[in-house]
Amino acid sequence: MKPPEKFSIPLPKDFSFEECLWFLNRDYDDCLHMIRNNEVWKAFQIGAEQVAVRIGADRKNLNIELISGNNSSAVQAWLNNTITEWFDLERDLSPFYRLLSADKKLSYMTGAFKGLRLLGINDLFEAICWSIIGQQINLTFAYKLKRRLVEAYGTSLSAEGEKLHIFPGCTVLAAVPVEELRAMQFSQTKAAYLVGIAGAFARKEMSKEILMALPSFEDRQKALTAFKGIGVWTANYALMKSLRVPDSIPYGDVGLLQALVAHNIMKDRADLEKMHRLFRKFRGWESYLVFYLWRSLSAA
DNA sequence: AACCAGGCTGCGC
DNA sequence: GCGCAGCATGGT
Repeated sequence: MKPPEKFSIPLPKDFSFEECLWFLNRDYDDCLHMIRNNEVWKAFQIGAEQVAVRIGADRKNLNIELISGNNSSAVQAWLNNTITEWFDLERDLSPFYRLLSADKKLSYMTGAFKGLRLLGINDLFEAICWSIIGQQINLTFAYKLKRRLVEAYGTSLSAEGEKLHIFPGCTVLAAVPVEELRAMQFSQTKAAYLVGIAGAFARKEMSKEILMALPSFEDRQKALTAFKGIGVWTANYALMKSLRVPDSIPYGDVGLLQALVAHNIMKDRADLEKMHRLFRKFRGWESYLVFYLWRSLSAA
């Protein structure tokens, strides 16, 4: 017997669906989800299956409706876990808000961005690809490149007249000739990085499981930076978005530096000691601090 | 039209 | 280990 097409996930305190939706729908054109009628629409790959959901919220719950794919209790369990992780629902933000409140220049965030969760990229391969795509180019262009990659090599399914894309698998990307990516305006080096790392995932030399089995943050970072194309910024970004490491700082990030200068925390982008001093006050919440600082870069 | 963008590699010291 | 040039390509 099939479970109903809808189910709910109870919300924790300090959660704002509106803030999360704002992030997912900010100024860029992300091809991997869609916002409509105050709901997020997204397709997922579950093993060999594909499903699509519509996620809305009321005061107490996230409400998930399956709009494509076969329903089963296993699929629902998978979706429950995945969406809980995606929205970071199991984290208690109150310690973070206490730290913010204690900081004169940042305390406004506890009100302005209240309930914003660190939206993740659950799939490690996708997170790494995305951070490589985003290296040293503006985000508008980065989202364009991602769209070209996804439309060329990913899959998609239709639900209620909408086409929902799924990021290409590592096996597919591993077989893509670098020249094809060049033609899509990926740089030579970036194209080679992507195909190279896809190969490592396809051969199971790298995976989320492998990374999580490593004992320390440093070990995980090293395992990632061993690949051509993954430096500290990329590794830490992926660890923050995919493994949800709470104290991962994407050092060198221009957005982060911009935000710190804008808040008068650094006098200029070279004033790194001030940055380190700030992060020292946010031990255990560095990733969230970075995410909120990024949030501050965009107007309401 | 110059300067910038959610960096990385390889080299010289 | 640290600093720095060179890179590659569109956006503003």
